[in-house]
Amino acid sequence: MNESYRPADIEKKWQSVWEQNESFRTAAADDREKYYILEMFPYPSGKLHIGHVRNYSIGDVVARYKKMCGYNVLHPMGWDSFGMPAENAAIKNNADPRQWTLDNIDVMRGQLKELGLSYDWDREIATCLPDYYRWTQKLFLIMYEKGLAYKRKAAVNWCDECNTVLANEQVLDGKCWRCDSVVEKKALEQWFLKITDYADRLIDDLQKLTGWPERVRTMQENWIGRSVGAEVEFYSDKHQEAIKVFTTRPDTLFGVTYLVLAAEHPLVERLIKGKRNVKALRTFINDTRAMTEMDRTATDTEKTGIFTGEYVLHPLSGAKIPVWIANYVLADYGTGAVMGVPAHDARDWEFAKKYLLPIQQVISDESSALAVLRWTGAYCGGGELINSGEFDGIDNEIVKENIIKALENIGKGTARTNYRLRDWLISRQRYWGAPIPIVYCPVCGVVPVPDEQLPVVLPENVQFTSGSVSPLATSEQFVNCNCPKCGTAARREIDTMDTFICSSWYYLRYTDPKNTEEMFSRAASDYWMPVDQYIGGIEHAVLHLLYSRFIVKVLHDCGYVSVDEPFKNLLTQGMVIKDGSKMSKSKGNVVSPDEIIEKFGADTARLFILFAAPPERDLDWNEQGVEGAFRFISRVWRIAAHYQATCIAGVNADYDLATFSALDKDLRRKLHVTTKKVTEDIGDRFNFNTAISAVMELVNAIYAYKELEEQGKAQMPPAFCRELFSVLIRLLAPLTPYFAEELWQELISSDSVHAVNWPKFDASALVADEIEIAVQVNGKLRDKIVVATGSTAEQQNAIAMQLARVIEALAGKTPKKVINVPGKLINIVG
RNA sequence: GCGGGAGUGGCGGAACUGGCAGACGCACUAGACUUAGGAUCUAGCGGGUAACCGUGCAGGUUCAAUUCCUGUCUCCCGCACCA
Repeated sequence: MNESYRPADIEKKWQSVWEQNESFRTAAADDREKYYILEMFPYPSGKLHIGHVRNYSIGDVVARYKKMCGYNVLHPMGWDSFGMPAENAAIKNNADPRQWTLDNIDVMRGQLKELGLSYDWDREIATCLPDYYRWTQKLFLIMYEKGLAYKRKAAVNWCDECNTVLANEQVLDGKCWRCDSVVEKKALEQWFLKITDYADRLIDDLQKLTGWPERVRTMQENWIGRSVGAEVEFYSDKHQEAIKVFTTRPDTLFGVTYLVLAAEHPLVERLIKGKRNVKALRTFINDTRAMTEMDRTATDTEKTGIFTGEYVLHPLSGAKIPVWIANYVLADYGTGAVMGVPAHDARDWEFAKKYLLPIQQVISDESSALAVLRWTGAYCGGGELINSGEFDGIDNEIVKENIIKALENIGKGTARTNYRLRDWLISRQRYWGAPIPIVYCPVCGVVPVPDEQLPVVLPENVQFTSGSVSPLATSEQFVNCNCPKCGTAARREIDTMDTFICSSWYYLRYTDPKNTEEMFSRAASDYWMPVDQYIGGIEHAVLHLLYSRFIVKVLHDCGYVSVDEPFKNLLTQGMVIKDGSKMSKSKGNVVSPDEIIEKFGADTARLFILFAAPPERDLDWNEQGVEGAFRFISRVWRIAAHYQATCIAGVNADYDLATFSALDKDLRRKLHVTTKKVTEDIGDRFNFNTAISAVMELVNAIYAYKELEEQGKAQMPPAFCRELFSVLIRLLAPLTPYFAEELWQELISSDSVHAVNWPKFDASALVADEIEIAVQVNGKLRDKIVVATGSTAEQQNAIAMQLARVIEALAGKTPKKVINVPGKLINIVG
């Protein structure tokens, strides 16, 4: 073998060998335990980003490790290939979005192959191809038939830059998730998916996901935002219609001193009609509506309001309650109206103080009855009720139910749960997406496209105008069709689906990617699902991961899959940082994977990424660290080359431990200790950084042994040499696959290292003849002793007591007690 | 404001169930080899002359605390006038 490590030749060679041998083709279902490992598939933007490299390197280590451990592994890859960039390229450079996308896929597939990732390319999918989106359309129809897809006019998020509407989840800080421009509200008729029907299950089942990071579960819980409370109706003497409010604090009902409506509340127009100050009212309403969403919902925006001149009656006490309109009430949460309880709500307190509204305390804070006059803010804690008629004296938590019951008895209220989660707006006024399979017939109305007419194929002859209407509208051949029911001339839906629908079920398609009859077979999905380990970025915590959970629950309810959660374990890998900030084109700190591979090889790139930080933490990219990884691989190469002959001499040989010197035994123990450590770090903890450091220690130990050999103090037994390298190479196989394969061929066997078993460690080989024990006096380290492994605590303690440093530290005192932690330390307490 | 996570050498990080703090690597220093070294191998490398002191800070529990408890500060992330 070569004197020095030259990755370029090695990596190209094995890449083509693996490809020819179809080394990573998924096996059919067999009696091995299955393991489905998945990394979030990329959008084919054109080039692999270093963040992708990190994501896929982590997944590949696990996939290769599990395969060596004897699992039947599914490790697929594909393309989330519908989306705006392709369309923007079309508008800008007159490119064909389809060709642009497919070209990018070709480039990126090549890059993934260069990285040596063990994907089953036979299962590759691309969401933009008809044989995939046909089934995305089917998914839509399943939802439609179940009543979970509906069209309605609503105030929706509109991104003027992207010329399309957005789901709530795609608006971050009032800005578009993709282009960062400010999102406006527009009243449009759009398709929605009823994810709110699943709100409770999506929250409750989070408890099952014990293999998910706490962080992600909490984020989803917050996003769904369940609040339990009551809806209360306030009637006036004049009108029959009540004003409904939602509250989580029905216990404070007797503390209501006013009611507030959002400026958009449907009753507002009627309430202000004919009022003396109608001009002022209308000005206020218009001004409030004109405020941007951002300004209105900022916590520090000053609360403003105006009295309508109208009153309602308290449902239980009958008191006259003034009705106000204010800027701090959200129109689209709850009922768009709230009850004002200034004594026990910070916002109401602020509002009441400003407009001199009465403050009525109804929950005792255990101070005197008049103390409320001296309060500087609302009391939001618990306590017994006061000033609440028959409910006085009852604990506020307990009384909630009593008050709801009292309201129910007189028909003026009911228990109610509200969610922050909104239905998923899925229409997009864009071209490069899956067409919504719906036809509008003048006779039959809304008609779903029948299964046998799927896919509804994207037209190619469209105009990429930058208007607010979908480009599909410009294709007459597409738009004009006949009603599938009655044959009358009809028009197709022109919007496409949010690409997050495409990506919400792709992991199911991988289980049966070539099925032309159904989305996937029940047998295939039952065998492979759930995904055992999912790996991806935290940015999808409430987007893709929530949508996917929703879709699986729907498919479960409709009998398509057995599981009701898609991803058993989730690993959210950290970002790649350079010079203190996330790598991005705008910052100019992007490192191209191609350059790294060209300079050092894929194995070095992978090793550095895995070594520099634990997977969940952000990773600081630094060139010197990359060189360090390269240096380590080269170091292994040289020591392997040095021992190649000895190793080969050890074929078919056996060794007798009795003939081993203490140095031989030490090295053998190190080998087994390392095997144990690497097995646990990769298999149980996903701590690749410590797995690698353990291998580095082993390699250092081999170098130290070699040094002793050169001094004539040791001689490597050939059979052991073979065991040593056979194990070392296998430990490296998941981490640096090309390098390990090359060394395996040179030193061990012509079979692939990736098809052999993961090494096992021998528990008896872990035990040393002698162990070192730390000796403390009063918890402070004073000395260390080396004792025989089998020695008793008494023997060890006796030795420790004789140590000069111990005697000195004790200064003549008799120890009160001696604590002996087996095999670790002795603490002498004086 | 609410929720989640994190603070350890010059740097990335390790210490998994309370048991020798700083593994492993980077950077740095010295030596060897060498015409040469930005290659390689070897050794050193938290602070302090030392006793000792050191895991954000202040307490506590314990024979023993990076680890457990109480309080507190800082940073990152998510949600945020959600009634």
